[in-house]
Amino acid sequence: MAKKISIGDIAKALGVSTTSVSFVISGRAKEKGVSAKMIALVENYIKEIGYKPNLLAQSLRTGKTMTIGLMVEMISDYFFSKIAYHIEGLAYANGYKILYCSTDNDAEKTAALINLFMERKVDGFIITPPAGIENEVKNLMEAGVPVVLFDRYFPEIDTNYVILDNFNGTYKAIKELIRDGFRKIAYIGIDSPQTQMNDREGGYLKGLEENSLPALIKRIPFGQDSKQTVKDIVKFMKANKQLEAVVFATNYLALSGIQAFDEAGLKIPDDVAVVAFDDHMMFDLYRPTITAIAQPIEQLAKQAFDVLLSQLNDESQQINTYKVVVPPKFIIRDSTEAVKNKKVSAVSKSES
Amino acid sequence: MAKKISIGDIAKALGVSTTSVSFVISGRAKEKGVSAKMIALVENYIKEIGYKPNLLAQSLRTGKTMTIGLMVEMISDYFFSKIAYHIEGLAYANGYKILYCSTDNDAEKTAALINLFMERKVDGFIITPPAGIENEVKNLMEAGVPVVLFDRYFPEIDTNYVILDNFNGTYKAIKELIRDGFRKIAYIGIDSPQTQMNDREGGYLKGLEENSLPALIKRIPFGQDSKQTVKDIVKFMKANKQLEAVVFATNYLALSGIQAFDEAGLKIPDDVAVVAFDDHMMFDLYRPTITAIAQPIEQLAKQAFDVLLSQLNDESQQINTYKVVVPPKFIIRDSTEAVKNKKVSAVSKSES
DNA sequence: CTGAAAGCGCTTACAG
DNA sequence: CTGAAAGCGCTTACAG
Repeated sequence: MAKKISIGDIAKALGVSTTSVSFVISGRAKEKGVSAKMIALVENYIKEIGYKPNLLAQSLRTGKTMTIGLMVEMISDYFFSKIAYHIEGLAYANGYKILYCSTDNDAEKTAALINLFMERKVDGFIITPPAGIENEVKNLMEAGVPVVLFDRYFPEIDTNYVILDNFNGTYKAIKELIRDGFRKIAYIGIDSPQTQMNDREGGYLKGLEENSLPALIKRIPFGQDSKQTVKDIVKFMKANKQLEAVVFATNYLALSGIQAFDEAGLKIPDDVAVVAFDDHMMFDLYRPTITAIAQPIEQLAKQAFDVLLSQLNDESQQINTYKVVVPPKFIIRDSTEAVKNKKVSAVSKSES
Repeated sequence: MAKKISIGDIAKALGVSTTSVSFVISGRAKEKGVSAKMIALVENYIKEIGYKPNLLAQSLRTGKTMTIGLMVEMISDYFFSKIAYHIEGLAYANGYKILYCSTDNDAEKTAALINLFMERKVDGFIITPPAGIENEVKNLMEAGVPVVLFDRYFPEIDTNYVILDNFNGTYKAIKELIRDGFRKIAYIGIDSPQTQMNDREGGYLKGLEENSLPALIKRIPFGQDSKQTVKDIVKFMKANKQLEAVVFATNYLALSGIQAFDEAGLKIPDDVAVVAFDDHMMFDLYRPTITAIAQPIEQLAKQAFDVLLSQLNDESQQINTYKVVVPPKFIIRDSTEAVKNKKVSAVSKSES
């Protein structure tokens, strides 16, 4: 294994130049006009001794490392670990390796990691950016490094990004709930300035506004311990007994919500209907099953990678930015079903 | 950002040698006897222009990349994504980056990936090996590349490994079940030759044997679609109505089992008690909550990384292998509680 | 069609 | 205490 044979050794052994050897190794021998004899000679020898080029030396020379930096919010997260799995598959299939890290949604940490990855000379980045790294992203772009933002983006910067249509996700969910007869619909979100959270909240608000229904929003601090979140939600529900449905901004929030409802003695969906943003294996297993606004994970991963790849392969210096907004999938399950009739009648009374 | 300043440029600008510059950059200036004046001179200049060494060139020279190859079975898996998160934290804290990939438990794919990572000159490996890559692991070790096997290992090779004490995990769970009065205990496992599966099955068998109780094992093909697994389990339960408890070899198997029991109209734990190997968020949320033999994830990750690090730092050529077996944590929840008395009486009748 | 040589940016004997 | 120079293993003008 790896006897440290270099191109020079091969050239010497064969009595030819390193140039010729290099050309046949890179596969550009023909176009460079290397004779068929020499190609065969070198190819055979290489196969015989099992020569493997030193990628480090190659990279030092060419400036390309065939590595992409994948920065997710947290690799252990349900959504991001699945995204990572699909991006990994695409990357390897295209000859790229992945250097990964979790940002923990921490701007300072992320900035440091971007530098680290740059020092490693990654060829491009896929980043789920925390708030506060606008400048780093700008710098990357100015330096001509391909970057695609993922899951959320910075509206004020003209970047590539691949995101879910978060706004329409909640908006359509709300419309669906209203059609089903729900009127008192709360939204439990995350206290975060990020686009995906804003958009989800925005869709909720618009859906209610259009129907002249009152909105009620509870925001949970980002990164809060789930036990505390459960407590917060219990309190919130007790203070708002009129609620008929709750839309959660994330799957883990919904998971806490389910626990909270259990503790508060609220039955789903009889006492309160539930919709979660972002699907989760759990939602299919829990009884009742939980309705979700799902992110098409494979599609999102593929789009993100494809955009990055197109930039990686773009020889022209002109930088076109791609903005991809993928539609969500509304998966209706039991947590919003059933008691429609009861709700409708009860509501229409109090509403009229 | 990155104006391509080299050590040579600095040396020229300052009118000193590259040697001196290199020594102060590497922090070994003092021990090399560089004068304090020159150190200050160089350090200030470096800070001023924001020089960053080219890691690629460094690596080419030194042969070290400060990168470790992390090969998990599947990054999207609950257990492995959490392991990856912790290993990532430890790696970055120690100046290492992570190149990762999923093996999909495919020997051929894994062998190819090991080569890829070797070409990338990773400094060491953490691998959850699929069956069939014994030779690749052996080669790595012979080439002096630090490797630690994780989650499972090859008993016939003298390697570093960090695993859970799988045998005692099921063994003690069985003893606990028996103490609680359960007698007819089945095991639903994976049809796999891997050590972790063998050991789990072995612990189950020993636990029953010691108490002269009959064993009943059902093996599910590895990688089988979960819908099919649910079907298989339903069938198995219908064919074995006498069963009082089932131990599942993995968390995803237990998840399928829960669905199967639901479909088969079996109530947990009244009709059948459930123990899952490997904890899952789900087990705390599902009602009833599910008893689990938990892997201390953070501890496992830390052990694996520490063993690798010790090998990475080991200057001496002598290769000592570390074998770490971490004890599991038995988390008793509702799926094995409650009906003890009923069971005990019913059982003792039929048993005697 | 083929080869000698410079250079990517480092590190480190070796000489002074 | 400091510097000139070789070399890690490649790629690629440039000359013949």
